[in-house]
Amino acid sequence: MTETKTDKFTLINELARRRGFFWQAYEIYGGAGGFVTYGPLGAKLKQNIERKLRELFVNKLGILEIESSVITPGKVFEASGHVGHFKEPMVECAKCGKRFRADHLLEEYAKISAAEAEKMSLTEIKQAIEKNAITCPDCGGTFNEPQQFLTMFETTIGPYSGATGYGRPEAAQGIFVEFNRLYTIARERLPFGVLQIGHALRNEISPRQGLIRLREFTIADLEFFFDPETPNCHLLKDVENETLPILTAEKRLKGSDEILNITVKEALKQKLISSEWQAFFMAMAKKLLIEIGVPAEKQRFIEKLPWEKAHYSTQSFDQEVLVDRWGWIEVSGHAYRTDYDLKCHMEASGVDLRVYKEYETPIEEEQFVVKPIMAKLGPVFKAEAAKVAQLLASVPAEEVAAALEKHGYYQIQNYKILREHVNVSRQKTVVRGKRFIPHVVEPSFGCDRLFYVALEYAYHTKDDRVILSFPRDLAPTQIGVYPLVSKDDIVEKAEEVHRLLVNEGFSAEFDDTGSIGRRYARADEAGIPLGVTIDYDTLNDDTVTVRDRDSWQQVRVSIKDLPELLHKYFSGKINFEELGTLVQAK
RNA sequence: GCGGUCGUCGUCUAGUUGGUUUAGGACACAAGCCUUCCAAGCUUGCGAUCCCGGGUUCGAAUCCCGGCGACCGCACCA
Repeated sequence: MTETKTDKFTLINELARRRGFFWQAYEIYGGAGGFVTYGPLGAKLKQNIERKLRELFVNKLGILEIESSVITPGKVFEASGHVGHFKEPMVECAKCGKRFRADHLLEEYAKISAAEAEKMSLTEIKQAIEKNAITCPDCGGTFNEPQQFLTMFETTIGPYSGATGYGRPEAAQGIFVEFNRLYTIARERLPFGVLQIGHALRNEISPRQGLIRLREFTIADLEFFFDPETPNCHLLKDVENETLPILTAEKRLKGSDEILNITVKEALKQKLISSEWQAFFMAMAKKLLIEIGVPAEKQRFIEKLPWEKAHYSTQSFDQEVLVDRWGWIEVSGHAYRTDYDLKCHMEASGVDLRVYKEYETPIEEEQFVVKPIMAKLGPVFKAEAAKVAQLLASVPAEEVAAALEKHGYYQIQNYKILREHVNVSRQKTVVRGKRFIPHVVEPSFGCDRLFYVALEYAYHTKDDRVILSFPRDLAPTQIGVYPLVSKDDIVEKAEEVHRLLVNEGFSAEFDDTGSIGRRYARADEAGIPLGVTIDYDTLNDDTVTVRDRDSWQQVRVSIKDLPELLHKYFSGKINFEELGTLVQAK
């Protein structure tokens, strides 16, 4: 019991409930696993974290932010491969009711490899189970029909349509499906990036670990599009000397967990990271976490093993942070998605999602041109002649020309095209450019996890008092305003100062209850960086004391200088000591 | 989903071999007094049908069953 008491996860959950950062949702109905409610302080903190993401990516890097819907037509996730990959085949024992992963059973008892089992349909699974006479490992009973457990939330769009919709398990697809419009808005230039911060849903089999694994959570997906032929990151020089703590897949396969502290430049040179942009965003992610309060040595990037990677990724790193209860937990994922997603949507929708690139110098090409002679095709194919002509146009002319040359005919579907049916000529054309599908690197942050690590790393105790030492731009409340004692003119003056600060745009709270020490303690626990105290001297010379949450030091400053100094303080331009003259403790 | 442990005021908890328990305390919170800088003190107040439902019993927070939820382990985490 005492051991769990000292556990930070327990302490933070307790504090979070008490002070209103977050708690389990639907408590009055017994609670629902995997859903949380962020309280007043938590909602503010979460907004501040999301604001930091926007500052870093949208304001500084010019990345476009969009907001798309959570409910997504089934077709989208069928095309993206999620419907196929986001489920697990399960079988249930008819006798004892135990459930098993069907692919695991096949692997163990029928020696069918995981890769093979993955591809099998439910009927194939059923046949394989029967053929190999697999029975329940626990009681020997036979299995019911295999079923898929889909970890996406499924719904019906509209009352009668029967059209399947899914709650998005990631925000990325909302970006890919809008690619054409976004590319136009980005003035048809690569590279460019699109960010989306929003809710995502995953029907986890067993959500655990509080904020770490939720069924409804906030994800920040950034899709960065670039030309694979010019994959260089023009911003690399800003970060190339930053160190990244990397645990490579190669090391992991050898059973090592040795972290390689390597500069961005060197990691690229040694080809540990396959894309410059990916390396760039990993460096940005490290910086973000430092700004959230997680020191560099408590972070690492772990490369995913081939079978751990998502279906769309060629190389993936998880950014992990060390936490008290569970060790390393993932806070962001960095995947090189190549052209996978756009290609899938292009094939499924039939809409061209390629971009056009002009060559520096146009290329002159001699091309075969195959032109159907309708006067010949008509009599042969009758009503289907037009269709045949269309089919011909859809295949490469070189292929047709070569086949006619070699065999004297060209077979397309059921139609046999003879030499006399077409005119084959060589034409000189000037090719000014080409169409291609951009490649994508994706940094993806779990905002609830960022929130949790921000809380855990802010959590400190001093003289048995809890202090949440948030970075000053993350604190839910910026300033507490306190009359030293509850005497009328002091309270009145304090209210005046409070109004002044609120009108200046600060989030400031007023508190005149209990002793001053109690109010300071309460403010420390809510992570309020500064306390402004109005005392008897204030009534004489219009100065107040400002108290620092972390050092408990105080400076004295004139009220008229306060707004400007505080603005400088919260934008990080000056430190606490520069706010005024230090007051010696009595 | 499985196995283990558990579920009492806002928070932490006492009580759990069934019976003076109208469920006790601490902290927090509110009002008042006091108070010239770090959870001081005093007074008063607010606050739990003991997670929900059913059962056993003269009697259930306490025993039994089911559900929900939490934590740990397994599995899962694309």
